[in-house]
Amino acid sequence: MSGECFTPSSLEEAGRVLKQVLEQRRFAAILCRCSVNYKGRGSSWSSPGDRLIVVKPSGSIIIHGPQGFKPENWQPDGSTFAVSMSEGRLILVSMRKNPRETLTIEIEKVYSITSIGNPVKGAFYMYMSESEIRDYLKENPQLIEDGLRILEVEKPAGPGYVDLYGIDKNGVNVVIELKRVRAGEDAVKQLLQYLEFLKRKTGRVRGILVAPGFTESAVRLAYTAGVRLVQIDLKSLSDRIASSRRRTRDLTSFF
Amino acid sequence: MSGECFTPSSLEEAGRVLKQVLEQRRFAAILCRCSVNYKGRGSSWSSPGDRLIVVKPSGSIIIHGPQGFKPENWQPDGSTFAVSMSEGRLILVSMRKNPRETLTIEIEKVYSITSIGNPVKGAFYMYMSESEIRDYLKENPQLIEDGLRILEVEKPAGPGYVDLYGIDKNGVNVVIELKRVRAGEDAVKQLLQYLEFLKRKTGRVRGILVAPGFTESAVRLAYTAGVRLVQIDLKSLSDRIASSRRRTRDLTSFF
DNA sequence: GAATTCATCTGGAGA
DNA sequence: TCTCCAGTTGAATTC
Repeated sequence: MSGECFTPSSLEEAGRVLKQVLEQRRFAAILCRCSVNYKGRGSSWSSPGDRLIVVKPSGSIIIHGPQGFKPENWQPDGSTFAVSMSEGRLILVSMRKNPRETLTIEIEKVYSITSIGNPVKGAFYMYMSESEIRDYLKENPQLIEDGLRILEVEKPAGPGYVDLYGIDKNGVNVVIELKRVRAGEDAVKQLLQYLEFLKRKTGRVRGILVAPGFTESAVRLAYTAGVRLVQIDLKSLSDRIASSRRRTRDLTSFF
Repeated sequence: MSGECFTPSSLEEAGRVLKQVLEQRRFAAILCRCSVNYKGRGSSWSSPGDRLIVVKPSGSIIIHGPQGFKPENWQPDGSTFAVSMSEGRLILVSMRKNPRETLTIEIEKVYSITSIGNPVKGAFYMYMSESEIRDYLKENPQLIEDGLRILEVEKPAGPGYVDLYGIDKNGVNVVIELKRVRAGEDAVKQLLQYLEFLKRKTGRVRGILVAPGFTESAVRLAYTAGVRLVQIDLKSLSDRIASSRRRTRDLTSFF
């Protein structure tokens, strides 16, 4: 379906268009002067200003002010809408239960409403997530340490889960904690918790923290606690993963 | 300045308008069919689909697909833009340094471009954050327990910080963990960690978990571990805070 | 600048 | 539903 763009001459007219847009569950953007009131888990209030209201077919609403990456207010997928006029203002209310939250938008002036019906949803892929790195390291443990063998992924360990669990060339159990970003003291503490828990269960265990970088305090704590730090280069790993992905694809297209 | 709404008849025309919008740093929404490529801390790729691109005067860009509250891709305030044509496609590139990240949008078709120049930024206030609740409970400890006195806020305790620290009517030290949302097992575990740490330092310590609700497993763990659970009603607390805020304002306006 | 914690966190996987 | 954890997390506060 094609897109539509509308510049209303009155608030009443804008209200009619807005109602249609919401009923037909169109993907829409409303540029307007409004103030917003939110009450639910928190509460917020904003004074009149120019904002962009995004309404999605899935039932979410997002309100952006002229700056910042984050929206000022929002309501997630599955919210319900109601449009009304009150005291010369166009009122858009969005409600959600569980938790019960209400978003009330008081619109003074609508600059434009643009929308599209039945929007085509494009595919979206994210690469180099922690799980992707983890799965690659599981198949290529020598990148972490020579002679290392991985036995388990996401092994439960008391308070949480161990990213990788294996055994080193000397037969000692190894707990591996993986971070996609520079690791701080907290990552070492987390690893130490797992180690303490597993020590009581399986006896001797070593810890390895794998990350692209480490904070000073992380290095210090790791040293005193006997945790080994292994630095990985994300870029070269990304290249390796990409080429292994290509290889796999070649194989499947071959057979 | 007034808003503008534009339905381009060709990609070239759309490109010219887009360039103007970006140069004039207007607050704009572009409804279009596009695919997006991101490379930086992570990398993502998306196939052609209908998306809404939001551009802000502050230099951020946000790309929304037809569902979900979160944007598919984005770039925060302070990014730079470049518009070009290539192989019959309109290309919008957004760059950011530190970290170096690039967002490339390949536009097939523009449904509409709506924008406003010099948007009015409305004020925004958020109430009832965890810190606001914490500060109110610090001044009104009887809401947690009779005879309780608060001695410290955000007291360091090994792995993290204790929300409130005080002494009960029997002279026993008390650690209070506060959650603004329904508390689960993890909140009790966190409190137990603080308790273990402080027990070694100060001797006898009790724990109180304050939250609007508790999960079944949280209740079970709290019972076996001897942690007291105190339920607070966020709504009544919100009203109390609001009225105390009003009282303070009345005082300042009086003197 | 680095480090730490909160968020109306959201979202997803798993039990 | 609850638990756990990643996130291009962002944003604020503290040091």
